[in-house]
Amino acid sequence: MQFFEVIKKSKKSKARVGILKTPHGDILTPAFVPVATKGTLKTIPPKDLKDIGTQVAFVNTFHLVLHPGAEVIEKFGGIHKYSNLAIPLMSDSAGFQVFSLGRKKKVQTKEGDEGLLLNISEEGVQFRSPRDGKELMFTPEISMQNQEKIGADIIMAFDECIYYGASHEYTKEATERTHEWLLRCIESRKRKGQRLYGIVQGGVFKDLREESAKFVGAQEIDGVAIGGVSVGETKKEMEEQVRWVAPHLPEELPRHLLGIGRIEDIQEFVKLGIDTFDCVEPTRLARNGTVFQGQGKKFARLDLTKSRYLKDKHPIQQSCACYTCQNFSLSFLHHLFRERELLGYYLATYHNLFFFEQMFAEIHRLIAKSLI
RNA sequence: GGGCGGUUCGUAUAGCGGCAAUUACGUUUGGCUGUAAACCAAAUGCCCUCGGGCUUCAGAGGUUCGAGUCCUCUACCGCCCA
Repeated sequence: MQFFEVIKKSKKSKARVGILKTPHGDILTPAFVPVATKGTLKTIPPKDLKDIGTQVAFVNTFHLVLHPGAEVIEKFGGIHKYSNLAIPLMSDSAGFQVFSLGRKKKVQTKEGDEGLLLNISEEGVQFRSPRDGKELMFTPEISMQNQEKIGADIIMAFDECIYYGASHEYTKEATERTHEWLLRCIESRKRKGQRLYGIVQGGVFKDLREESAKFVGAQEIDGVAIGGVSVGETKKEMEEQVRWVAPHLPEELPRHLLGIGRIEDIQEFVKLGIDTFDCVEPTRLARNGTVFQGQGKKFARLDLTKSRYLKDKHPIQQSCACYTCQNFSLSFLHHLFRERELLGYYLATYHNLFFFEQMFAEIHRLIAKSLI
């Protein structure tokens, strides 16, 4: 069975509409991949996903290994059954947590405070559990084993997400390490049926990004993910990085952009031929009280906690067909957030996810008509 | 009538001679891009050239270099004994 098929290409840009075929269903791309780190899309019960239109979600190996453990999930027959998620799933490799937790978080030990990241070597990464301080080891082989036990449809190679500000020298070294790790990921896989994405790094350097794109694209993989973006660089730098990489990726492979994101970013990167995007943006913002409103390039963020909504009888968006907008006023949503009522987090998340799906549906139409 | 205890910045509190004064909540503003995020940060007496200036802890008086803090009286609130 062919994994990815491009069904329409825009004449105006590199944008394309495609289908990703997985054992748990097809994904029409470009697609948004909401983040369900610990096997749950925070606040949203799986039975709602159909109505929202969510096609696929992203789970995290790092968090799931820490709890409940990959073995537990395996015993339950994989993450789909364990979490009762009937949609295609992608799993992250744990590479990002080494970056995001390793650099800023500290843990107390006998020797005093130390970062969670203990060591990165050719072999892999030594890390301290942010849960209990226990020492952990992540290698390409361990990541693959864990991801096979978790059992997502699409898995990510173990990579090193390079911090912003790294020198050319360090970035080169780390990118080459990620390449070596990719080969080991491919080598060590045992399970069939899962699709593996290699990850492009290269930091903020054009030569390294291009080299990485060519290297990763040439391997025996099912898709390519672009990593190491939105790690502190400017918007311009982020865009450049994707621009450098995209032209060097094989046309026939699906392209995932890790960690992006913002509505305006998605609208831009779709034109470079990016097929899938995972990001916490709609779900986290919702839980922090921010909801989206508008259409196309004209959109706004509403902060539901603002007192100006206290007496507002309107829904978030009149034209929105989602459960939240069909049934609840801004005033009530404001009230729920001010009182920290649980329903508020659910309703806001529901709307934001629905909003994103509507936006992607619009993107499909625009690509089909070569309007973007 | 007697005996205690209390009255502090929107609210609830801390404070036991050097204080514009603690903490929590509230309020306001900012932030959130492969989720240790239903979270985090800042501001919250007035003025300000950001160094400082001014006016504050129920009210009035007093002791002291210095009082939210100690003393006296008054007002109000609470509990107990009559």
